[in-house]
Amino acid sequence: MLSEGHDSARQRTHCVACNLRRLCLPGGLADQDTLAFETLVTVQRRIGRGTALVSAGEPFSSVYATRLGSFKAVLLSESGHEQITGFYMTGEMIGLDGIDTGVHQATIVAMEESEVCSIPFAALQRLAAINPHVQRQLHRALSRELGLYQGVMLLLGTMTAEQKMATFILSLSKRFALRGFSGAQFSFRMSRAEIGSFLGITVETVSRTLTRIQERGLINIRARELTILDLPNLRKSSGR
Amino acid sequence: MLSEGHDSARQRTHCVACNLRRLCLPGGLADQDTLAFETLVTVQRRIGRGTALVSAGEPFSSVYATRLGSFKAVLLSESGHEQITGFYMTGEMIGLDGIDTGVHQATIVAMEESEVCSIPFAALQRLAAINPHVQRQLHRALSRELGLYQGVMLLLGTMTAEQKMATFILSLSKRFALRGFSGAQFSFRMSRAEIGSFLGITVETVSRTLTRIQERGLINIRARELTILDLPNLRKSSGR
DNA sequence: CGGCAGGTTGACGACCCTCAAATTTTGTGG
DNA sequence: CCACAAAATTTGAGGGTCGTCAACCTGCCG
Repeated sequence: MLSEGHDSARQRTHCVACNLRRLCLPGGLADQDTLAFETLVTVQRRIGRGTALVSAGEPFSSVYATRLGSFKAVLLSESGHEQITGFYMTGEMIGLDGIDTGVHQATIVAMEESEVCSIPFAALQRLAAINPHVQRQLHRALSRELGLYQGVMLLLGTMTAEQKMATFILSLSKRFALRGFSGAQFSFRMSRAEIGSFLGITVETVSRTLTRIQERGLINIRARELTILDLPNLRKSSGR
Repeated sequence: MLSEGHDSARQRTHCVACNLRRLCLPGGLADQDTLAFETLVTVQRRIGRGTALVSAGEPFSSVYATRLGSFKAVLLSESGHEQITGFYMTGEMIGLDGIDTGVHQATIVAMEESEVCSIPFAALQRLAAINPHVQRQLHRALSRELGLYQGVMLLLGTMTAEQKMATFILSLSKRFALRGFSGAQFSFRMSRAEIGSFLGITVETVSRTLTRIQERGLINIRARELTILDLPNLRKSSGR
């Protein structure tokens, strides 16, 4: 009996010990509640770069927590134009939009080698019914997504390309910092085209805007490595 | 004992008998569940035209169902620019965005003499915990709002002014039809400026776009009275 | 080393914003 | 019910931002 937990074939989730816990659905829960929650998460899935975790139109049955890597949510308009509605980093919840219709609205694609915890929604609802703290966390997660979307609407509806870009960089910075990485220097995963799709501008405008912000000395960017050089003025550029 | 229910001073809500029921939170619930839900709704508020139902920054305690009239949700960016994130017609739920932070994110203003049913959120959560059908409806309402916002993101991010306008008209049409009004001819409540704010374009562009669509014979519009003349081509103009 | 996706840069034009003024509609008090 | 003021809407002219098209550059991988 020398097992030290290296049994990777049947690796079970242990939310209590997970370093993403405070960012994830069990965030803020007492250990006792977290242990109850943990029983829901029986499946972890690895998703290869460029592979879909869920596809638009698929029946909805689970929500997912990003455990490793990152994802993008893509919406396809009826005219064939596609728009990225969000990027998801570790600890962030995915797939909440399928609850209403029972069908996933967006296609969710891994932007790198990634891993998620599957949380069967029916079971989550049952647990939420008997555990008010879990219920509260679920409602907060849903509401948080609403708040995020509102922010994006503000961005898409009222900002210039440069304000959008600055806002996007600051958002990335904040999220990296929340995860214990540097908020001043990080390497992001999305292509220029993906950034453009998310911000509602073209690739060319993304490129030009980044160049302009760099020439003004606010950032340094090379490929997908970004350093923030002048945070105060970057904030100003974002429109505040 | 001649009472026929005209006791307007203490008019209690009766969701079971409400003609908006199928559009509202208790939509799809059995009579028994609806009666349970009904006990939550003890307060109805009248909101005068231009008056705020809730203001951004206020503590969150209730969600609201539009019983009469219509509302707009306004978000103020840090630069002072404001954007309307949604319009709400009868039966639609308001205020869900405050759950996460406990503070309302948007200011919600009545666009005409309106009335809402207040639903204390803590009580709603308690009922949802013991009644799976109510729980399901709550989750669906939250998720539906997510889906709506995704649609708006698609609109703001990828469409031209004319596509936005056509999409907006079709959305209004559908919602009026759902409420038993004509989808082909209706009078909307929002100003050109409000439409523009929602669609991410200026008042002038709204006006010009409407004129252009009218000149092409797709609609007839006078003040805030709109008639759809050529639905198929209006659909095409919306980008599908 | 060659091919290819991803990224940058340039020229040009369209769409939409800004500013300005005319016109219509709405609201209010007499 | 009318008159007037205020607000909302329309229309016009001009300019700027960003999209389109095209060429070129860079890094990566077989």
